[in-house]
Amino acid sequence: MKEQASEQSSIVTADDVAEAAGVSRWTVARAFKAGASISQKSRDKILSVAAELGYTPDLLASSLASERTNQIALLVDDFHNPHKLPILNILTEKLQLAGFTAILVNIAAGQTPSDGLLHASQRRVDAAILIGTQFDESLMQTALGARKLKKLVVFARESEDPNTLSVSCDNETAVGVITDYVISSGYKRPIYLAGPDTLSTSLKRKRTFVTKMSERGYSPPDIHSVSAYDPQLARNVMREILNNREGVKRPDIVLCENDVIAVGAIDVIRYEMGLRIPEDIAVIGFDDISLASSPAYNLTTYRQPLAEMADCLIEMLQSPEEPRKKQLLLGEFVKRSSA
Amino acid sequence: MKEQASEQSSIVTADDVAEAAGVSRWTVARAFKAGASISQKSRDKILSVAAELGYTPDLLASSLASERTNQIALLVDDFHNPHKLPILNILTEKLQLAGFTAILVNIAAGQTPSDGLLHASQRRVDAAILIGTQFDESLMQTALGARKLKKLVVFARESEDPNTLSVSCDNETAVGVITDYVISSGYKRPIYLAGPDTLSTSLKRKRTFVTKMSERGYSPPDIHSVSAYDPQLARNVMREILNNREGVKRPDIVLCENDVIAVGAIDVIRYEMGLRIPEDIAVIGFDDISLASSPAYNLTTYRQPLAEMADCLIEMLQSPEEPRKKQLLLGEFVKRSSA
DNA sequence: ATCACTTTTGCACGCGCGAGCAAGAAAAAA
DNA sequence: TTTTTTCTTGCTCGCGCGTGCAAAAGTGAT
Repeated sequence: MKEQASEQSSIVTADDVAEAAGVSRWTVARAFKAGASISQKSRDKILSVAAELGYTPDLLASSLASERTNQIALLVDDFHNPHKLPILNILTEKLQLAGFTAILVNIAAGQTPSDGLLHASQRRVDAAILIGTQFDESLMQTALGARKLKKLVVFARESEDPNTLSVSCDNETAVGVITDYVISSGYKRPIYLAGPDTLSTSLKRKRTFVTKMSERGYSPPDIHSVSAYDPQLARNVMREILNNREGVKRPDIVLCENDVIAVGAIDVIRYEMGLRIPEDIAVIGFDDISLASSPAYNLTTYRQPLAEMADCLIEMLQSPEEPRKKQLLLGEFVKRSSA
Repeated sequence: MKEQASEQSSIVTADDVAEAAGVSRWTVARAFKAGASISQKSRDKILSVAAELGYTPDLLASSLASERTNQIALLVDDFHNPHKLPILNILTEKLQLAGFTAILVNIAAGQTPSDGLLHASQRRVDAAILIGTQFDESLMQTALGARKLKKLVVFARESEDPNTLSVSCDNETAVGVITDYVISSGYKRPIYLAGPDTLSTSLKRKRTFVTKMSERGYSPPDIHSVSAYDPQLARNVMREILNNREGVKRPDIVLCENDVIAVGAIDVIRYEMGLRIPEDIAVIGFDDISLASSPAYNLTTYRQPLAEMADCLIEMLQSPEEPRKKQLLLGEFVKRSSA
């Protein structure tokens, strides 16, 4: 009378299945591994026995035993920008479909990015994805220096560092399209509302805009910085700008580094100043957050190709060796009524 | 001449540190474990050697060897509601501070919640947190039935299941406060815009509202359902409502199950119909998403005590045994100009 | 039935660390 | 100094599975 381990939900291991199916543990493993060398008969048998016993491969043990963990860390430092949500959505979805587990690491105030990277490496992630805004280049240097991380990818932001992988929207082309639109629509007094200027993406867009404008013979537009991607702060800056200039000295269009800033700008222009958009002042954003399509804002903006960017990222993760360092994908100009 | 393993960034294990420090591997482990039985001298020595070698405990191996993994799965099924972002922010922050790793599992269309639970259990998470909207009770039943999960907690939603842990806002009290406000402000023709009615939270708020109204001698208010928490869908429903009733038959206040729906309602009332808020129709939401405080909406709403809820959750996770099944925390009515 | 080859299966070893106990060292008491 | 008591340290097993190779079984032709 053998002890049947009763029905207590003790953990079912591959050994249990092996014994029940009359094969070895390794054959059980093969049954669960696509493309493994195993006969159809054994596989069917094993899978049915496994189902009966409620066996499921233990990913933790598997990770320890093998070189890959199939875990990817997503490092996020700004949970205020609503655009992070669709990014997290698409990334987790695609990662899961590709067989990865996403670890979400909060590296906002209180926890430094290095803490996050450390945390990730302690979990032996296959890669860390920086979905961020406030990282500076030096961080990535140290991250790569003390690298326990096999891969580090910057997502939705261009990296200047030649040793860093990145997937982002082609900001140069994007800003080019926007600039063309501004000029061809006859706007004469554009200003640019930038984000924190430690950021490469910020610099990139800003610089590109200035360059493109002067290439077309315009004088360099005024640039104002908002110290964080926060509508409240954007409002303060916008208010300041409008209070200091009246009538024809007022800008006729405000280019914003992203939609969050644009929303703040609109709030001031329309709701505080009572000006009309786009007749008095037009506004253009970047990202196409869901709010941009709401009738309250109707924001003209530029949409990043998130799905394609995610696909591209997955490919980078799966390719065995170092792929192209920097991937740029084309987005889409979204014309609404704010400009 | 011993092979020094060179400087190649090979993995540094506790054994390496042990050898370098002249102690055993287990003493090294103790040096990293708070409250372990180890002399101060050894600990100092070991920590300094470890720092020198760049040793860090491997959480993966640790998880395998011990009963706990310190990993928590966050199951999210709706990445459209912006309210998810502050929730993820506070949860990841507090989890990390408590020594947990957060795994983000996307269980939106394409992947069922069961897939997510399976995935989580294969990673041996200590607990799974449902941060969701669309779960039905049967899911939790099966989840707990085939439980490989030690704990399952529903966050920001009340569970009717007596076997399920939950942490949420006290909806009954909240709706009571809102109802009091509606009545004392003299509104006479309220309607209720509900979310998908498979949801217990939805049912709870709706039912409470109806009950409270009739307790105070009002006839039961009309109830309309939006099939998802999507401003677009909310707009359709709201438009329908207003098109069918004019003048005094029009509601004078719209209670919305959450801010996302409220925003859709406002879009129609103000921007499509050109009515004034709150003079013609008032609106009240729930959640206090960041958009609610923007001048474009200025939404009167009810804020859930997210920080307290997160603290409560952490406590549940850390307490060794089954704590109180259902934790309800009081939120705060936020009066703005929409009602 | 035998040989040559292909497919399928089994196995030794290790991944890095933890629980719990027993041996050793140090401190306190006799 | 000897005996207790307390503090530190070391160690045996095992967590559940992967890698790479060797043994076994199956196939087809001679």
